[in-house]
Amino acid sequence: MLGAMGEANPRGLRDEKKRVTRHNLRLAALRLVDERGLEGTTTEEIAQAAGVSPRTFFNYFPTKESALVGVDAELAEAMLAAIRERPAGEPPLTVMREVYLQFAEVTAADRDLWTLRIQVARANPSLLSQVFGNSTKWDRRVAEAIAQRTGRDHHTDPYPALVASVANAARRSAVHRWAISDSEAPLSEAIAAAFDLLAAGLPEPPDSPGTATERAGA
Amino acid sequence: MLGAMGEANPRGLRDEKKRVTRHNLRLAALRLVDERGLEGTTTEEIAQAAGVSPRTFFNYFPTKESALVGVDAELAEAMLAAIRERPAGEPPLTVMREVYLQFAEVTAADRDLWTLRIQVARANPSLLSQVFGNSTKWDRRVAEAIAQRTGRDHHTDPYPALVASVANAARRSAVHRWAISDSEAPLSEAIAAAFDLLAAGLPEPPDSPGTATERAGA
DNA sequence: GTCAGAACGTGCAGTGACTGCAAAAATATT
DNA sequence: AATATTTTTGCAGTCACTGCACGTTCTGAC
Repeated sequence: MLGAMGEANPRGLRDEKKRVTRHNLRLAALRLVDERGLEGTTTEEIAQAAGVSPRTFFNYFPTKESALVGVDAELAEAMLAAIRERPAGEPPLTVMREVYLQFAEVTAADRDLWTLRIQVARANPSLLSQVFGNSTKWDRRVAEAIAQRTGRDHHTDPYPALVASVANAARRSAVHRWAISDSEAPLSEAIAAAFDLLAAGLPEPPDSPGTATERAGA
Repeated sequence: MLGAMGEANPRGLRDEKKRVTRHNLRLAALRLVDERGLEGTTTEEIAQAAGVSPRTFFNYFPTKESALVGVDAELAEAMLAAIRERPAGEPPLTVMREVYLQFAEVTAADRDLWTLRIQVARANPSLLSQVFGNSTKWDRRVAEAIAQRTGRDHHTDPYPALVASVANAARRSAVHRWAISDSEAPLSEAIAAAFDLLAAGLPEPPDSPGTATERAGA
């Protein structure tokens, strides 16, 4: 029944089954919503497609949407650790740039799942809001990490929160662009371009540098 | 019954009543949620506190949350118009800075409402996510306005979306800081400081300039 | 291998957000 | 005043989501 199961078995059969069930629910949710839309899919159908009872769905995900666009807690912690481990004295904006560039490849790794996610998210805009809405907590945690790095007090000093929210906005913008783009340009390129503009004070660039379109003249 | 009604009566009694009802629902929702929390307050209670039927609540707001943190459509349109009406050739970041400064005083006008909103949003983090999620649409509209101004195509050019999301993030950060601050410093000051840093490429400032704390030494 | 204990899955009943529909009430128009 | 239009309201219904109790499945010790 659990045929194509990975060889890794970290903490017994029980955890492995949970992992499989979680994955089945995610996949079933994405596929069904991709076909029938968000409103046209009930949690009951998702549960049935994944081979579990309706009640069990909510043992794995708090909301229907979280099965579709839920974030990976481990990844978030890894990013925060990366922020803290950057060389002392490095400018905060550079820190964010480098960390996001570093993790861009991780994000691009399982592009299949991401592609399906993006596809579903594009068809159901409320999901995109959901994704970005969750970023408030993220902004805050990043602000704390930056404050810690720079020896500032994020309760009284507006700078860490500003850098965090602006850097995250820049990254979101780049990821969004990359996700809806047809071109095969790597995510890291879009992120680098965004942070370059940020560091320069957002001057108006000559032309769209992130797309495949090249200027005919110059 | 409609005692303290403003003197403006743009389109008859009907519209005025709707305005009052909408405001009553907003206020009732904020107060009740402030007391009992988001989960501890039902739409039925909100409707009752505002003096309308439960069904009517949903004639005014699509969700319970939107009554708490929903954006004012008129204000949004006014801001977008202001963006378009800035002098041609003005750098986009400057445009955003000036428009947000211009509207800072409007925002600060009903500080009571905003303070209550922030308070409620802080106590119920899921609302913050909601706010952030809704700002996706706003980011997009600003991006379109900037693209229009600069003669760029916001479908292929990442620049307008970047400026929009980053500028909006900076404003949100400033408003948030201002809202939770005890000091009487004007909102416009916080916004101006944030945009100054943005235009300079987010260099690390000497010390917290937005707070009342002054350095003892230098 | 067996047995206790914990963790997990499942059914049941319930709350509450939200919707469509049609009748009643309020308001605008002539 | 009579009529047309808009708004409010009640009603019935769907569905996301929750607590609880019970059965099932795994784990660890003997």
